[in-house]
Amino acid sequence: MVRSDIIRGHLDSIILRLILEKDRYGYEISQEISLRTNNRFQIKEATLYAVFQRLEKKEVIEAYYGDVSHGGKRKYYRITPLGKAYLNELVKEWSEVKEIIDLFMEGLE
Amino acid sequence: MVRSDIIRGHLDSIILRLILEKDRYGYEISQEISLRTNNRFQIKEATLYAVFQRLEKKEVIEAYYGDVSHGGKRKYYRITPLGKAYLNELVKEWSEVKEIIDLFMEGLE
DNA sequence: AAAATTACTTTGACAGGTAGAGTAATGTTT
DNA sequence: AAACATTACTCTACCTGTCAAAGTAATTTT
Repeated sequence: MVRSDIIRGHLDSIILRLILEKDRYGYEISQEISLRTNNRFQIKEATLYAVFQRLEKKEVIEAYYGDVSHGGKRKYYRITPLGKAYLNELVKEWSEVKEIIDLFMEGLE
Repeated sequence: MVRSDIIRGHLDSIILRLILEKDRYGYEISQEISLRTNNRFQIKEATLYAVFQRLEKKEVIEAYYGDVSHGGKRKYYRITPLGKAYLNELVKEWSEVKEIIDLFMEGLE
């Protein structure tokens, strides 16, 4: 299980990417992250909803209410055009971060 | 210039790696990071000394005073055996973090 | 002698992440 | 039908890592 303070700062990317694929709601995203990472990483509930707030404020995602078929009411999120551009930036940034950190990890693996 | 909150959590690794190569003092490390990354990343002074404090408390580095030949007194740091083991863990962790984040960035580059 | 550079320290603030507790609807078990 | 589990979201108080800003002090350059 990976410490979350090492993933810190990359949650925006992860969540935006999942919402880019299709509109999703919080609980679903949380499940999807656990699934895709084989439980090597799990996002905490409180964190997830904090990220939503941040991203909505930045206008990179938008919310709308969905059905209530399996428990509480679902709040769906869609990515905005601004969000797509933002995600693009984050992807570029990630590849630069990898390069930089790898610079220092070289020869130690 | 890479945002530092995206490097966050990896400073321990970067600094430990530089001290592993040879004993170093703060100012030197700061210069070395700028140099090696071609100024794509610069560690802030306050941050650097905060990292030293954290690492010393964890007993992964030790300090001793050096000469005073070029300005202020230099405080050198050496890595402890515990520090080498710790760095080893961090390197493994980094490769897992890369895998996980790449999982979500796939197909977007 | 003044200014620039080298070198370290401390304080207070901020932002992202989190535990924990709470609310509510639906589905399952007994 | 009552009890329990699951789905789903929200809020508050707190912790930690990073950093701006200001300070101290010695040496080198102008």
